[in-house]
Amino acid sequence: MNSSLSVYNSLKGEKEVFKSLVSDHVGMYVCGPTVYSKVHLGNCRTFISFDLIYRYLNHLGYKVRYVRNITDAGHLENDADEGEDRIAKKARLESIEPMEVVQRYTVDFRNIMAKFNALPPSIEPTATGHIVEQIELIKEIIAKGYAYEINGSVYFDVLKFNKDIPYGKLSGRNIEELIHNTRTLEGQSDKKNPQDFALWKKAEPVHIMRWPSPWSDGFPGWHLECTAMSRKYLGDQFDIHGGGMDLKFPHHECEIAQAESINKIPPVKYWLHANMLTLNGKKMAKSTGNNILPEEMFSGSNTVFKKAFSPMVVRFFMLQAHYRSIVDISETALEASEKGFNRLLEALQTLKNLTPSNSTTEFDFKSWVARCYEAMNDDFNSPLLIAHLFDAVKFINAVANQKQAIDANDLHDLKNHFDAFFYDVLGLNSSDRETTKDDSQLEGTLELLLQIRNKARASKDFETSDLIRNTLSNLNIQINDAPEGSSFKIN
RNA sequence: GGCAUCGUGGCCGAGUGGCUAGGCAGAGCUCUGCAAAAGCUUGUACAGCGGUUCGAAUCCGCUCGAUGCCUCCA
Repeated sequence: MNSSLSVYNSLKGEKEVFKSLVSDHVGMYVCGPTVYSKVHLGNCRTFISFDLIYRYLNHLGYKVRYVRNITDAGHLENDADEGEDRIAKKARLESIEPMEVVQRYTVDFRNIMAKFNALPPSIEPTATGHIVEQIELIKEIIAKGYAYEINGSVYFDVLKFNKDIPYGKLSGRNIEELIHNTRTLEGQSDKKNPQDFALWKKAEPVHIMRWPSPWSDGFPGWHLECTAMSRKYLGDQFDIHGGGMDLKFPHHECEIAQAESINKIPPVKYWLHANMLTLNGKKMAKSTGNNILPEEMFSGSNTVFKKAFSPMVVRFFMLQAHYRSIVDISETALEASEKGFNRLLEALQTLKNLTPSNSTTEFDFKSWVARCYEAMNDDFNSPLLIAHLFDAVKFINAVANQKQAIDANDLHDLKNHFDAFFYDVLGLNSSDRETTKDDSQLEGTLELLLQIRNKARASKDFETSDLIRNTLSNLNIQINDAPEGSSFKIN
């Protein structure tokens, strides 16, 4: 593992050399979705970012245990610890079982992530599957004196915890500030302080999602599941914890408090946060209509963009920005990425058919590979890696045009590295194209049209040849006349 | 109001003290019956003001602006 990987640790606010707790192994936990509705594009960006990270760690040779949870209970719709459970609300609105809601949107989530070519995590645990572990965790926290029970609910005592261990390390907040800035809300009278958060909530009679516990029939607090499941599968201390930037506070802060209240040691070595996606310069939100679902992008049936964009183009677009910067999605930006991505795909094809020479000219292959790794080792700088891939594209095209040459060894290496970066690390593929190439009837018909057109061209009947070309062009089938013959491309 | 991140050429987007980012668009060229496609060539930017420095897009301060969080959210 000859890597000098550095990662930006949100906990310290700077890049650090990555060194796993157990050599050659990495434990990584990422907060997954709450499956109460279809996953939106912003969610996807976070998971694509961590897919890149997962893929690169794998590529470096680490044995990675990647845990990403499914939140299927305990996530309330508003206010700190009040309001209806999101899943239960959806179930009520649609008159179905809560677990039907969970099933429906878990399947949707997995389908969409598969379309984005995101690898499934090693373990995908659910909150409802770990009620026992969560109850045990609460007992431990109570035993340590950092939680209290009132009326069947259990709350984490933030002020008491803060006296022993500072609270707010990750988000850069201090407790006084929080006290001043926290609004007093109706219905929070059970808590000693508004900053306290629920570990267990007693279920109201109407609440259908409920489990027995020593305190009441109820349900676990939202922050608890991640601590319970990360501990169970990754241990008291693990390497990487990821999630969206918006989870930094309060969710991740609460996770730290829960874990430290028991162990007194930081549960996570490196906190990584993926930044937000904005749409046409504004935050994505259902309430304002500034929102788009992945499937609407793929099909083109949406009011935001005029055309459809394939999952791979969207993925490529996202990877062209660093995971820690805000990326704004717009039609012009997507179109630019689409063209760039196609150029990469063309070059991949060209590379396959390249013939080696006796020597390599003007391309320092070794330094190119080194630069690619340098980019990824610098906090997963995928945009820079992509820029380097385009450098290679230029060289590949020059070889194809016989302006440069490459020897057999270098060609072999170039192919291997290009493929590794493109397919394995960036997680891209050319599936968009291959799907259109299965229709042999269409292909045969088009071949015939090409033959007729070439005949017309040979006899200088350009009226006929242009008629064929223009008609096909209107059908989004493009004819390319090259010196070695004509061909078509279905767009 | 508080905290955080950021403000790069027509657009997107890397780059943290001196050295080419890259992609898209535009322009020119090659190829072509003409096109398209493809390929090649081409850009000199860093919000504003002040400071540190031999030297700043890069460090510091202020101003303006954006986005996120502070209340559920990836």
